Order: sequence, then structure tokens, then C-alpha cells
Amino acid sequence: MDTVTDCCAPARDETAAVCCPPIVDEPLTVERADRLAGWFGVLSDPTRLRLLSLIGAKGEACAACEMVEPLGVSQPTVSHHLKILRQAGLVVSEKRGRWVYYRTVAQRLAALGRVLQA
Amino acid sequence: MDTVTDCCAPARDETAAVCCPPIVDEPLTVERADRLAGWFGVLSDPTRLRLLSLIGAKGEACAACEMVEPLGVSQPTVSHHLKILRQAGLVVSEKRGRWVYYRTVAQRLAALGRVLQA
DNA sequence: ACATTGAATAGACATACATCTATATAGGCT
DNA sequence: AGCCTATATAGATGTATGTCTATTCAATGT
Repeated sequence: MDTVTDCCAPARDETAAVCCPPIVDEPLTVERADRLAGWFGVLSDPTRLRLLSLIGAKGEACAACEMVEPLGVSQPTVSHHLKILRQAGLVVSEKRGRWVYYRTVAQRLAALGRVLQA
Repeated sequence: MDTVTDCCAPARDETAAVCCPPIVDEPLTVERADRLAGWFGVLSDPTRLRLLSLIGAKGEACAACEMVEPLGVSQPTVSHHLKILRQAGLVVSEKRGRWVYYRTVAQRLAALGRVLQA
């Protein structure tokens, strides 16, 4: 597994922090801008934000049983968004019995938030 | 001018803070999710992030004279993105002589960042 | 007054993406 | 073994959006 050379690079460990300095400190390189835009793009969908919020508020939530109904979208749509959130490292999943439970990755979210601080 | 009833509502003053509680505190309403998604959508484009970063790093920058060349996109494209950033309240502009100068709105960015903190 | 130049708008085009229905996969439970 | 149910994938479709060229608007300075 590769070492992380760029602070905005995808982390080895999906729960690792993003750890970028604030974007207003110095001009972003094209590569960092692309990566950050990707992360913010993940957050730019209302359904994904509601999923994140629901999982975060509950502490833990299982996919279809707790999220499909309150969100009012189809099961495949929930699955699709959860996959995107997982790939971005903003949530982690764990299979228990028949269900898959999700938790938010607070460090990741916080690190992303810090990028916007002065 | 309307009063701000929802903490995530568009602010009267464009430089006012967003002031939402962290999204993982309690499940987002559809309306808040839509508004937040809009803001993150503004941040989900590499060109806009580079503009924001460039303006922030310089403290102040004028549109075409300082931003078109380093970004490598056309003047209308820069103008288009600056309009989006302005409408989102993430930058403010001021006309001086023939040029329009831009500054970032640190409070707005910071408030948006805080939404991601636990 | 008029030419020049910085900025904004209009319109076109291609790509990205959110959502759906239908179907496949996979793992527990009887 | 075989059914049942929770997830995931495939494919289709409509919409949103980033970029460009061409043009317009606006204001400065000679």
C-alpha cells in the first residue's frame, strides 16, 4: 500500500483524517482542488446529507430498515448513495446478521470542515 | 427584507454566518439538506475552489487580470464561477476603477466548515 | 465624442449524475 | 436443501452543469 505523499491524497486507512490546510492559506494545486471538489461533491446531494445526518444522529443505522422509509427514496438509491459515502470514507459499514450497519467517520468530516476555516 | 427564521436560510446580509448546527447532531430536514447541498455544490467544482483559494491567498484579487491566466480557463468561465461564489455569499466584490476586486467571506466559509464538526 | 478594455450575458454543447425499475447476489433461517 | 429477505448491480432516462465562442454592457481615458 502506498504512502500518502499529499495531504489531500486518498488515505490508506479509510478512517484517516483528510488533514489539508485551509484552502485560503495558499493557492490550491490542480490536484488538490480536484480531490477536494470530489469530497465536497459527495456532500452536495441532499439525500446523501440526510443519510449522513440520520446515521450520525442515531449513532448507527442499518441501510434499508432504517433509512429507506424516512428518506422517501428507493432502496437502490439508498444503496447507491451509501456506496458513494463509503468510498469517500465518510461512513464505514459493518455487516451484522442480515443487516449492514453504518457509522459516520467523524474525523473525516471534521478534517474536511477544517479546510474551510481561515 | 425578511427575517431569518431558519438557521440555514439565506442570510439577509451576505456576509452573515451560516450558523447551522453540525449535521450529525440531529436528522436534517429536507429544506436544510437542500440548502446545505447547494452550498457544498458551490464548493464541488475544482475551478471554483481554486478561485476561492487564489482570492483568499492574495487577500484580494481582480477578476480577469489576476485570475484568468493562472486558472487556464476563459474569461467568461471565470466570470460565471465568480457569480456563483458571489451569489452563495462566499465572496464579495467591489468595483474600483475598471476592475472588480474580490475578497472571500471568511465567516461564511468557517460557518459552513463547522457544520461538519461533530 | 469615441475608441478601448474589463466584465457580464446568451446560447450551444457535452458530460456528469440522481433516480427509477428490473434483476442478481448473498447470507441467514426453517 | 431451499426459501426469504437485505443489499448490490445493471441499464435507462431526464436533468443539471461546466465550458466554450460570440456578443453586449459599461466605464475610463485620450
